[in-house]
Amino acid sequence: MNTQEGICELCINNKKSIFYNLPLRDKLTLQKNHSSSHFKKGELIYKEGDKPMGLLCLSKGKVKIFKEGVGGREQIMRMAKPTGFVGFRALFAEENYNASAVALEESAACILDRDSLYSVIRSNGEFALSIIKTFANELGFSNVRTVNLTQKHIRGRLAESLLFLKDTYGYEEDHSTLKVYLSREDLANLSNMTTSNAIRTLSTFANEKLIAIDGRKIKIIDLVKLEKISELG
Amino acid sequence: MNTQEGICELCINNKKSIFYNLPLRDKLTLQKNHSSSHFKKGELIYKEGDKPMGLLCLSKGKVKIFKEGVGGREQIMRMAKPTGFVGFRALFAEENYNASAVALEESAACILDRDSLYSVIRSNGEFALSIIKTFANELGFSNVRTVNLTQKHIRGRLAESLLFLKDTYGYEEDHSTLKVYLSREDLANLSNMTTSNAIRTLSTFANEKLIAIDGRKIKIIDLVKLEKISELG
DNA sequence: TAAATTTTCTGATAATTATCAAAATATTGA
DNA sequence: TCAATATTTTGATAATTATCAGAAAATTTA
Repeated sequence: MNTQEGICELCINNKKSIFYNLPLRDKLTLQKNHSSSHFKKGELIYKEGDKPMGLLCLSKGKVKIFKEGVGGREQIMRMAKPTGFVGFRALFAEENYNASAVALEESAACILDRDSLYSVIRSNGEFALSIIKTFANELGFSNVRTVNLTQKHIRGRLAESLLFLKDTYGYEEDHSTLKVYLSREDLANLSNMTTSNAIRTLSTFANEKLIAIDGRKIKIIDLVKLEKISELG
Repeated sequence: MNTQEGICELCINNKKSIFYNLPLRDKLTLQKNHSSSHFKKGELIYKEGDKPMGLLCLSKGKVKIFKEGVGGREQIMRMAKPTGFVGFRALFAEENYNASAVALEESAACILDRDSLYSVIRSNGEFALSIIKTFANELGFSNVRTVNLTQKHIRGRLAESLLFLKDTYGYEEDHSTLKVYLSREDLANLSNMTTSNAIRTLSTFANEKLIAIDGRKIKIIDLVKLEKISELG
């Protein structure tokens, strides 16, 4: 991890950022008390049990957040993109991390100081409510995910993951290739299945002309059918 | 649902309540703007798609919160006890409910008015932080649960559910009988398995002298072994 | 109380998913 | 570039879990 001082314009002043509507005074407080970190592809950002040092706000790259389950099997809980938070749950729960985070590609994050963040929340009710709302949305996502992962069959789970990746990272310039390149193993860990089954199901989808595969490049061909498969489970 | 005006001492002044440390002024605001509801055993408190009318705080009874998944199959997401919240996620996300709530026994709740609650949060940073912390804990619970439900095998999932029920509702006076009486179907829906499998696994546990069953009464006999089964998955 | 209904239980079978091994490809590093 | 390593693929088999039907028991209702 390469830490350096520097501004973090993107995280704090981005239109989609939760900080966007903060009064200048609060923005300055946060900006004065932040640092930046850079992560190489595959680099561990934090691991289960580590203590949160601040709020990580991803300014560049893609990150997977996962838990180790039975027998060290990995379950990807969520994936972050700029300018989303990473590791915010543990920070606000005042606990150590209960999941690990790894950069899926060259990534950067700005780290907001915990105490400054808390002081802004304490003094700014509207901002506090927006943090609460972020949590409420995240919890809703988690609940939906739990049901999907437990009740859908393999095809449904994989279709759902592909749609999730599309919604999260979008398409390349061709408007059909997913703008994220996961290993088959990561795709399996995202979809709660073994790597073998992810590979098999992926090629079934390709045979059915729902997608086209070129290595880790996945092209969505029949979005409607994928959505149907995801819905029906 | 039988709605009536009345105090809700328990919810607001209970030592374990999130409201306990509020200044009197804020407590009064909340108390002036609340109503009470009573629910019979099996009664629907709200269902997926309903609009939240306020924050339900359970003052008596037990409530299951569940989502309907593929083919109407029910997955119990969490269970509430006094003086916990019911339906707070949707309220703060400003969405309709994405789960349903049913009283498992004679229950009562006080309903705090949304706007009063928001005004207290807005004006009281410390309270806002405690709401944030509640959400962070809940999200942690949800994440752990996702991994458990997806990765553990049937025995592990059932053992885990029994331990969860013990932690949530505790024991009867004999210090070993779970203080909650679920149908086999509810137990299955809590553990992500079919009713048949819940019954079978439950009687296997009884044969192994881990528990003793008397109708819906479940007595924990070997807590340590149950914990081991739950851990190993 | 008796009938009706719901819940619990058991067994047989089918469907789904995981495991494991080995080969084929792709990627990385010296 | 080539060897070493890691990833992807495939097939066969085993393990796990669901489905379904029917009987037994418990509970509710008339």
